[in-house]
This record gives sequence, C-alpha cells and structure tokens, in this order.
Amino acid sequence: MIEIKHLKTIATLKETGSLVNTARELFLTQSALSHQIKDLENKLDCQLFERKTHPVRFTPQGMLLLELAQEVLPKVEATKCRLKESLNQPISQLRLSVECHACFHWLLPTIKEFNNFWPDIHVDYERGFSYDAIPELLDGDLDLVLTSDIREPDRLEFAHLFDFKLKLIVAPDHPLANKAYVTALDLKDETIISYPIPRERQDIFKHFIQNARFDGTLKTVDQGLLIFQLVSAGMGVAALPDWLVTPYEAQGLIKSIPLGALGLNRPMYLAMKKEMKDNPVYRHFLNTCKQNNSRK
Amino acid sequence: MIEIKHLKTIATLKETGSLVNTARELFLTQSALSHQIKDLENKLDCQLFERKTHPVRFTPQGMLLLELAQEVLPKVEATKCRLKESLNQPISQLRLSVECHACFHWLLPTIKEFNNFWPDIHVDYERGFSYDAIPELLDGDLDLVLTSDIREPDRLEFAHLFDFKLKLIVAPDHPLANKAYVTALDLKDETIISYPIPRERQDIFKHFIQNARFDGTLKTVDQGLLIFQLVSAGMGVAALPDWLVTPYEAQGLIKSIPLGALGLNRPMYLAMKKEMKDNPVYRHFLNTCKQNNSRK
DNA sequence: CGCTGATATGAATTTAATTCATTAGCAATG
DNA sequence: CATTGCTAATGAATTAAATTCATATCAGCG
Repeated sequence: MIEIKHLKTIATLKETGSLVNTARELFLTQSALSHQIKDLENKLDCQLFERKTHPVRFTPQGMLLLELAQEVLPKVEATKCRLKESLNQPISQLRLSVECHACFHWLLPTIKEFNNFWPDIHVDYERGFSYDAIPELLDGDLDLVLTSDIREPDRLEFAHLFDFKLKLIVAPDHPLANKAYVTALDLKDETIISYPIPRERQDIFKHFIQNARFDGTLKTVDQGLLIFQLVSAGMGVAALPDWLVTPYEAQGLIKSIPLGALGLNRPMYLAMKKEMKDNPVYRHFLNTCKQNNSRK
Repeated sequence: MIEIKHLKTIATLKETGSLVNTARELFLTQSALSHQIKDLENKLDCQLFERKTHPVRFTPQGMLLLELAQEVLPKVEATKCRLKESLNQPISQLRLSVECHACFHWLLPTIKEFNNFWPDIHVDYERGFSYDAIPELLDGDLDLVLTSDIREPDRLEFAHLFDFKLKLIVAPDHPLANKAYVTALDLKDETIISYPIPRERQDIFKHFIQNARFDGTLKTVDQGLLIFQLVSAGMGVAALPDWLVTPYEAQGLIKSIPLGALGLNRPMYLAMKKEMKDNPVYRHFLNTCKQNNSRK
C-alpha cells in the first residue's frame, strides 16, 4: 500500500517544492508522478498536499507521511550501504567471552547458526568462569563479551540483546515455594547454589541481597544441570535467568519465584570496541543473537 | 528498489519460517513469492536466506534486511494509524504561548501555514513577555508552549524542534567585533540590550555569564527591530538566535560573535501535556514547526 | 487577453507482478 | 528404496500496474 517509492516522492517533493522538479529528480515524467500521487491519495483516501502553491503545501496527512519518510529513508539507505559492505568482506575470527554461564543455553545454537556463514569464530568459554573479560576486550585480546554490566562506555559499545528476569528456584516443597515473591530477608539463612563466581560478581548478591544480612552458605558447582538437581532435592536454592528455568518448572521439578515484588530485571549486552560496531561480521553475530532471543 | 512489500515478506518469513506459509499470510501464491524474492536477490546481488532448512536460515544480508524490516514496519503501521485518526477529527483550538521573543520571526509564517487546515488556533503572544507559561500549561489554561527549558518532564512532553546558536551581536566597529569568540569576562562592562524579561530568565545570563561578574547595564526594549538599530549604532550589545542575526549581518549592519569557544547551543522545544502528544492536531502543528525550521 | 509554467487526464504502451501448470528436491515412512 | 507429502523453483501465459504520450486545464502575470 504505502511503498518506499511513495516516501521518496514525498521527501523529494518537500525538497524541490513542485511536481515537475520532483519528476526530474526521480527520472520520471511529470505525468507518471501525477498518476502515482493520485493513486496513493485514493488508496489512503485523503489529500496529501495542495498543488497550486509554491512550494506545494502539505496537508496534515501529507506531513505525517513526510515525517515517516524522513525517519525511514535514511535507514533504508544505511541498510543498502551495509549490504554492499557485507559482501566482499574477508572472513574474520571472533574471540568471544561469556560472563553469564547460563547464556550457553542459547549461545551454542546461536554460534552454530552463525558458523554457517563465518566458520572461524572461536568461543573462549574456558576463561569465562572467574575473571573480568572487559580489560581483555580493551586490550584487543578479545573481540566480544556477553555481559549484563556496562563498563567503560566511552571506549566500548554495549549492544542490547534482550532483558531477562532473574528468578529464585526452590524445591516444590520448600518453605518459600508458595510465596508470591521473596525478599532479601527470606534468603538470610538459605544455602545458595551457584556457578563458581565470586560472590561480589553474582547478580543475586550485587543487585538483590546487596547490603542485607546473609548468614547462609554459598555452594558452587560448575555444571548447570547439577544446580537443578541439587535444588530439586532440596539441598539449596539458586538464582537463574527465567529462560533456563521455564522448562524445568513446567516439568514440576522445581518452583520459581520472583526476586522482590517487581522481579529482578537484568539486561544482556554484547560488548565490543566502539570502532567495530558497524563491521558486517559483528553486526551479523549481533543480529543472530537478537533473532535467536526475540521471544525472551 | 527495496520496497516495503519486500520488508513485509522478510518479516513474515521470519515469523512463519517457510515460503508457503508466508505466501498464505500475504495472500499470494507460492510462485509469486518465489519470483518476488528471486528478483529482489538479483537486484541486491546477494542471497537473503537458505531455503532448504526449517525454519529458513537467513544469511548475513538477509538478517540486515530483517533488521531494517523490524525497525521500519512498526513505523509505517503507526503512520497509517495516525492517517486514519487525522481524518474525522473535530476542529480544535490551540492556545500557544511563547517564551522566546525571537521565535515570532519563524512562528508567524508557521502559524499562517497551519491555519490553512485548522483556522481556530489562537496565539497568546501578549502574555509571553514576563511570566512562566508552564504552570498555565499544567493547569490546562494553555495547550502549547515554545521554550528552551525542560521542566516537569513527568507530566509534560517536550518535543524537540531544532537547535540554534545564541550569538552576541555588536556594532561592526565595536572593540569585540573582531574576536573569534567572547568570554563572560569580555561582557563585564557592556550594555546588554534585550527584550523585557527578568535577567534570571535570559539565556545569556542563565547559560553564559552565570556567576561571572557583571558590572554593565541592562537595557530593555520591546521591539526586535529596535535591538538591531541600537546595537548597530553602538549603544550596546545583544544576544540573539543565529537565525535572526544572519540577514542583518549579511547587510553589514552588525557583527555576530560566538558566545564562548564552542558557541552557546540551545534547543527549542514545543511543550504540551503528555496525553496530547499523539493528538493529530498537535502532531500537525509540531510537524509544521519542524518542517519550517529544518534548515536551521 | 494571451502567454508561461505547472498540474491533470485519458488512451496507448510498456513493464512488472502474479498465476497456472509443471518439475525438482528433500525427508519421513513402512 | 519406492512412495507419499511437503516445499521450492521455473517458464509461459495472464493480469495488473506503472509509465508515457499527447492533450487539456488552470493559475499567475504583464
């Protein structure tokens, strides 16, 4: 119905101020343009501009369309430009580090898909466990880091992938299992099971328990599955992203509870050096991540 | 070349995962779609997705297009929706107040243009001289306020119209006339001519002289033309927006100098109640302002 | 009033999009 | 490993749409 062609016409009309000039700009006859606009006006069932003035005067409706054109056309041009760049692009290598262990759940299929086009990506998930990857990114020893925390925003670009909720999981017969949500106080004496990450870098401590008192114990395991098994057996509680929790909860193995009345929402970013943000290979990886997580 | 039709195809393809399903969604035959995509791929000279998988797998190029589609299509739909609303709209009245006197220069033609479609706008420029219009906006005694300062952002929408530079104007033979820029100190003993607005609400004091010492005098006049005549005659200096200054400077009547090394940049906003920001009449007024100032 | 520059219109023509009918490819199935 | 079912590709025919050509209309201006 509305097509980009029409947006170009409107935008050019604004620039040139008349149909004849617009026709020349667009390499059309004046007649063709006249027909095109009449058709569009008929389809939209409104007049877009008054012809008998210099420059033509846009109606409110014409101005809405003009506004759309001015928003959309630059984006279209940018995409065309990227399309050109994305061809004849030397195959590159991507060194990726992951701060959130639970991310492997969606990351591995994503990488597999990405690898169909760029086979040389290398995922450095060994080092991810207990170090801060951002300095390596700044030093050029890494290309990409998956993280929830923005640091060094001057030199790094943090592309937003999606938001998730961190949920507390407990055994179905756990005393907390039927609460609408938990408070920091509720966790005071619990055993919290987690991946082997220092406490100060765990979201549940950093963003939920914070300075509240915690007298319980911390137990670390390096297998994600094991966390569910331990929690299900009542050996402790854990905080995990919602996307990991859902399938296990559906099976009735565990129960998930929001952290706080509003839930604990966290973002997920793909961090890279600022100068890389327009690189086609990086963009493709970013898009693959986004598309694979669009339903989260 | 790229058309919205194509973006719809790509977006639907992402949703449905196959050509046949996409064809059904778009009320086309499978054949038509196949042809359409082949043509597009030929024109763009690249493959957009691999067909032999479920769901179809997008190439980097396909994903760029998908990204574009996801940005653009919602905007197009929003505009279609606004177009419908903007028809069968009861004619309304707009009460407008102006905090910046120099704005009348472009505002009056803008209103004239706007009036072609909504004749009942009433411009309250009498009251604009020395009072703060925002409380009246909040109370519902006004509909729109032109201002450079954001206040009450929770209840009000500040639509950005354009940015301008505030320039100091002096007589061509004034001691400051040949400086690359002026400092607050340069103005210490000058006579500053302005519209009759309290000092604390004038941009040059609020954003430039600030707490610096000022021992000069303030002279107010209520006619814009008079300011130029007084400055040109060497009776004082004034700070005015660049768009007002340019024609007079071209005639050689005055000289304009940036305020500070970087110039003093100020935004111009159209303030309205949050709930009015999608109203077609308001949008049309906003667009008329923007379009009339796009070259500033 | 008659010229000029701009837009509108209708019929003819060209170009593009769509369909129809058919073929080919792939994967699941027994 | 032939059979079935589903999906995509292709070429020719058809339909629809965009564009042009030739001409008409209209507004502004001296």
